[in-house]
Order: sequence, then structure tokens, then C-alpha cells
Amino acid sequence: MSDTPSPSKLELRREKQMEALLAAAEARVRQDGVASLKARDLAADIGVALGGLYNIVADMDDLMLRVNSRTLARLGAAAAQAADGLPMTTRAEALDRLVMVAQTYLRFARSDLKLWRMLFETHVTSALPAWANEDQLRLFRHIAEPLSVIMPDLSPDALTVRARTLFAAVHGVVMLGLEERLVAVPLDRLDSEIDWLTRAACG
Amino acid sequence: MSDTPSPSKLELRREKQMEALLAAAEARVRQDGVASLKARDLAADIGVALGGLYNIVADMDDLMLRVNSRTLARLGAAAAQAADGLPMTTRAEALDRLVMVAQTYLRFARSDLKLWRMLFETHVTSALPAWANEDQLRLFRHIAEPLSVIMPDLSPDALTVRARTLFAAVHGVVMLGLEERLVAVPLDRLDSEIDWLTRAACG
DNA sequence: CGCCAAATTTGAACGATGTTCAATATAAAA
DNA sequence: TTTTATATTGAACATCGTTCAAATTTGGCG
Repeated sequence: MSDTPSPSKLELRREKQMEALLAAAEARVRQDGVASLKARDLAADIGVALGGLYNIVADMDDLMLRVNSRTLARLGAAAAQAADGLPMTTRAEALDRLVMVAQTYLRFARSDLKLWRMLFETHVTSALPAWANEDQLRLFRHIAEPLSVIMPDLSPDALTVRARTLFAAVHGVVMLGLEERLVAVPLDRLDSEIDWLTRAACG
Repeated sequence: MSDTPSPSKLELRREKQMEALLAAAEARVRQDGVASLKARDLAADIGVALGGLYNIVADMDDLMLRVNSRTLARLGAAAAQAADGLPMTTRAEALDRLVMVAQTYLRFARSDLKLWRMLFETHVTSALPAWANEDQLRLFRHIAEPLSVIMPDLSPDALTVRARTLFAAVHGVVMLGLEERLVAVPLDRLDSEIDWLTRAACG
């Protein structure tokens, strides 16, 4: 019943090329950050001519969006795994679950630092494709669901806004903390500060 | 008793050139964002040859750092003015003051959006010059002082960390909110969400 | 297999961009 | 005025992303 009718030989090759390109791009970003993504390097990595890249992706922005989509998918999987199975009936349980998701966010950002940073350093000039938005929405369920138990009086609309506020707050702490600038939260205190922030905001 | 002995004719001109360059750069960033800073445009703006820019600043990174320093100075002035005169003896007063500083941060970011964004979009490849760090430290006093009244049991060290956490949290909400991506806090709710966050975290 | 048409791949070329530096112009000193 | 030091210039360079006419490969048909 699969409705992908004819994976023609060309389409198969295109998928291989796309996969190789995304893997090469990820490897380079992991190593040296988003600024190190050069068209010529990537073309050499996957064994096509320079112009051949533009048979696989529309341009570098398109490539970055696709890399970001993969990263978001991994982040979503990490959040899902962290929250999976944790009970959420009482307030305290929901709060624990929320803290767990926040800690998972920090852990993910630390372990995939440069790819995670890329999520926020790529600013799209044109409008985002639809699939890029769905990636983000999926993530927010891991926050909105526990939060609805913790703040049952909020309207659905207010709850959505509050979930975004909470995410943005934790995100800010992680982001500035991992920048390691002068005025950042020290790395070895990020865990406990995020724990405090989440509990203080929701308690 | 001023110990700047001889503002020689050359030095005066250099100051004029530097001022003109920074003003031109600010104007361009205000209009079109940091990505629109082009060496050739700026040289034309202030009426020097392309290579002449490098007699005024070391390179584009240097220029951006100096523009950021000016922005931070304006931000600091705005925070100082907002907090100035507000009492800070009781917990409630200190909290009000903290909320006021947070709102000021949001207001500043909105009105100087592209220059404010530039503060966090410019990555320094080399080490920051000393004067760039002092700008940041000054800002934190506006948070750490009220916070010491609100959380008197924290050690000085913990207080510093907590002030950074709080700033980062508010910063995250402002940043993601002003991005206007799909999952951001709506603009017209930013004020009240920041108010909630600050009071919830400190209450 | 042999051939042609269609599609794909190639890499040279183009326009931006930041930066350098020998040559020129300007200012200071003698 | 002549000489020396300094500042300014702008052509040249390296490095980007992107394009596109030409070369190559692929796929069907006799």
C-alpha cells in the first residue's frame, strides 16, 4: 500500500547524494562550525563537481535548512526519550518531567554544540518551507503537555504562550552559558541553575 | 590636570574619521542589519578610499566590536535611567526595580532591534579586547544589586551566577520573541510574559 | 549492438567581498 | 625650497556562492 510508486534509478541516486551531502555538511559543522560550510569543500567531500551541488540542493540556505531539520529531529527524539514513561498526573510529577526536558535540552546542546548553535545562527532570508516549521511545533509538545498539568487554570492560548516563554528562558540560559563569554553562567553550574529556573518559574 | 598631552592634528583627524565611520556603520546596521556592512560602502560613506578603512580600524571585526561597544553604552544608559531613583530597600521594591530593568531591556531591543541583534550575532574569532568586557560588566550591576536584596541568603558568588541566569532567561524570551519565528512569544504579549517570568523566578 | 535524444554533470567564468601593499600624494622638518 | 616621513590611494589578490554552455552519461529503440 506504499504510495511511492517508482523509486527510479535517478531518484535513488539523488537520495544517496542528498544523504552524502547532508552527512558531509554535518561532519564539517560538528568539527568547525557553520561558518566552515564551503560549497567547494562539500562538493569535494561527496565527489561531485562544484556546480553539481546545485543539482542536489537549491543553494546553501536550502542545505542549512535541511541540516537544521535533521538536528531538530535528533533533539526531538532526545526529548521524547527523556520524557517517555515519566508520570505526569500530579503537579510534582509534571514539574519533574519539565525539569527533565530542560536538562535534556542542555545536554543535547552541549553534546551537539555547533550543530545546535547552527539552529539559531542561520537566519533565513526567504520564507521557511512548511516542513521546517513542523519540526519546531513537535518539540513544543514536550513542554506544553507537562505545563498544562502545572498551570491548569491557563487558557489553551495562554498555555501556548507560557510554554514558549518557558522554553525561551531556558534556551537563553543554555545559549549564553555555552557561549562562554565573560558574563555567562559557568558551565559547571548550568545544570543547577536551569533546575532552579524551571522550578522557580513553575512553583 | 588632563593627561592627554598633545591632541595632534593627525589624532584629531583620526578621531573625526573614527566617529564618522562608526556613525556610518550604525546607520547601515540600523537600516539593513549587520550583514549589510560592506567595506566598500562604508569607505564611500565617509569619503575615503577602500584601503583607507584599515587606517581607522584594524579590520571589520574591530569595527563591529566598536559599534557593539557603543550599543552597549546606550543600553547601559537606558538601564541606569530606568532604575535611577527607584527605591530598593524592601523586597517588593527591589523586585519592581528588577522588572523595570527587564522591561527596559525589551524596550531597548525593540527600538534598536538590528543593532541589538548585532551584539549577539558577531562572533569574535580572536580574544575580546579588555574594553569590550567592561561594557558587559557594567550592565550586570543593574541586575545584581536589586537581586541581592531579593535573595539575601545567596553567597556573593551564587548571587553573581544567579544574576547571569536571570539575565539570560529574560534575554532568551526577548531574543526568541523578536525573532518572530513560528514558535516565538507574540510581540504584544512579550511585556506581560517578561513581567511574569521575572516575578515568578524571584518570588 | 549502434545510434540518437534527453537528461545530467562538469568546471570555467562571473560578481561580490575583505584585505594587502607598492605607488602616489600630502604634511612636516630642515 | 628641498628633503624626509607619513598618510592615502586604488589596483590586485584570494575566497566566497552561483550560473550556464559544453561535455558526458544515460536510456530507449531499431
